[in-house]
Amino acid sequence: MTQSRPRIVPEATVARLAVYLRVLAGLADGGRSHVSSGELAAAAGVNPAGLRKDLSYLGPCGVRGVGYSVAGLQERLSAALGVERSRACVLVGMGRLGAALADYAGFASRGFEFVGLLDADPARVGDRVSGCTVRPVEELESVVAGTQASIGVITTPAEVAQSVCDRLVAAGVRSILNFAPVALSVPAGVDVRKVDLSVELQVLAFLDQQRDGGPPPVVVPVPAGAGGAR
Amino acid sequence: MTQSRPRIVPEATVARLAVYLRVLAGLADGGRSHVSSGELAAAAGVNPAGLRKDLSYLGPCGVRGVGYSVAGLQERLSAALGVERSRACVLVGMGRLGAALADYAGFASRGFEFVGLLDADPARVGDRVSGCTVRPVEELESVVAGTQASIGVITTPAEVAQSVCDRLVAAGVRSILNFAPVALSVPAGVDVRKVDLSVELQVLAFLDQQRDGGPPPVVVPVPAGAGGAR
DNA sequence: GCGACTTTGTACCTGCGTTCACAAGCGGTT
DNA sequence: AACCGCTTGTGAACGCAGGTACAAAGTCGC
Ligand SMILES: NC(=O)c1ccc[n+]([C@@H]2O[C@H](COP(=O)([O-])OP(=O)(O)OC[C@H]3O[C@@H](n4cnc5c(N)ncnc54)[C@H](O)[C@@H]3O)[C@@H](O)[C@H]2O)c1
Ligand SMILES: NC(=O)c1ccc[n+]([C@@H]2O[C@H](COP(=O)([O-])OP(=O)(O)OC[C@H]3O[C@@H](n4cnc5c(N)ncnc54)[C@H](O)[C@@H]3O)[C@@H](O)[C@H]2O)c1
Repeated sequence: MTQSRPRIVPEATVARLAVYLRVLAGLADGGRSHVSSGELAAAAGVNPAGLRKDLSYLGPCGVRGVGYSVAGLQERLSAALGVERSRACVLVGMGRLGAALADYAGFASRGFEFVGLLDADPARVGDRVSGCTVRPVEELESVVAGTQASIGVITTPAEVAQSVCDRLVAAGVRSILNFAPVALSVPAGVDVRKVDLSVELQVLAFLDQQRDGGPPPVVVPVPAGAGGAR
Repeated sequence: MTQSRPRIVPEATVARLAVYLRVLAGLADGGRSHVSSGELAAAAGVNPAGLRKDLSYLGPCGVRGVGYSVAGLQERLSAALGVERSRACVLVGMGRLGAALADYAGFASRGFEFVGLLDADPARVGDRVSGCTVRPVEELESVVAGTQASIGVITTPAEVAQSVCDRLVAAGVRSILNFAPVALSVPAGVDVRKVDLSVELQVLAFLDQQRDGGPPPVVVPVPAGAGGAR
């Protein structure tokens, strides 16, 4: 047995690793060969020490006094995130949001390929989106089986999201990205991530309202450094 | 001095409050007058005790032995989240994603109204999307000023996101929802929330890969209750 | 070849979020 | 009118994530 997985990586760290990987791609395009944690952290909008701690979960991958090798870090992060081999994805619900996602070049360039697009509306079936033909939702099981898709994306109306999810899971999909505003129930061993855009707006509205009512007429309650990014 | 703000609400709680509010809307449509924390928590996909703690930040708003009044909670949550008065939003970058967002009925029904749609592409200018005309990005400042928009949504390519952000902030927008894959720098007092869909997929890919490499040939390492939602 | 500087990697600490568990309060019932 | 069961609200403990500070280590300059 290899000792390759002595440390477990927190999920919050995994999300940031993906951000670092994207920033590294930009640096590589710019011809850079090395980066310091400070520079990388600034570009990613995080604390330098936190970035180093994130990277340390993968074992030592930098050189003290010099920084990190851009190419080396890219390879290390790609391996850790499982982006080495590209992942097959199926998308159910080719509405406005689903069409935007399926047609987005940023996914393919990061190793995510949509191998199945499904919709219940006969008017949508047959459309070609970025090299893939929309197929009737009845073929969900056969498409998943035939493509060995590992990720399912749900962009259907909320009412049918659970049933679509159940069918995806039954067909063998163990990772689901859900855009419908419902909490999906899945058996153990299946991972669901939910993107809820209404919630994002409402959090902003809350912060806005709190900001107006919050700070009394004191000067400015912000001691931290200028121009922070988030 | 009023004692109306003795408690501060954690941001993670605020996000869940928005979910509760949506679930309540569904219950109200179903004619329900009261709910227990257990039922609400199941529908929202969270822990019942956590839900009660979340609600307790707003002060006591339930009746012991009975549960929560659906209508009462809706009102309480709407007030806390600042959804009483509808919020004016401007969206910059009417591409595929921007068009899907601007045309989404779920925002308007929750009090978020797009009062300004902006794009740099002359071919897009003049399009009408859900009752609003796309205008050239040069008019950004006048649109923000004229509509008193409080929330800015950025769906432009990553390269121009920072400059668009700067113009929004300069025009008076203090809440920004960013879909471009870059970390935005903003002055203190401005809130930014970032939605990064590539990261969501990469986290799923990581979990998938970890799942395959993680559990050795033991039976099933999952003792917890069945059918958890997330 | 040696010293000093730079940058990583990590140990410690602080604060937040989540969960468990229990006491307080209200309605319904007899 | 008093009891009983149900549900809320909250106190305390736990675990985790983030930030600070420092020591190890390697390189560059002399
Ligand atoms: N568009 C947005 O900006 C936005 C924002 C937040 C959330 N959402 C959520 O994303 C989901 C999709 O939104 P949208 O705007 O694209 O809606 P949409 O109506 O444009 O698209 C939904 C698509 O799902 C298809 N569909 C319906 N039932 C189906 C089934 N059983 N199997 C397969 N396909 C089915 C429809 O034919 C349609 O093409 C909704 O749940 C919505 O709440 C969308
Ligand atoms: N579509 C997706 O599924 C998806 C997923 C993840 C992230 N994103 C991100 O969202 C953003 C938009 O994605 P998209 O697929 O809609 O791209 P798109 O190219 O379809 O749309 C971009 C729009 O922005 C406009 N634009 C360009 N420069 C502008 C400027 N300076 N001012 C105003 N408008 C300008 C363009 O004219 C175009 O209409 C990108 O940053 C992308 O990385 C999109």
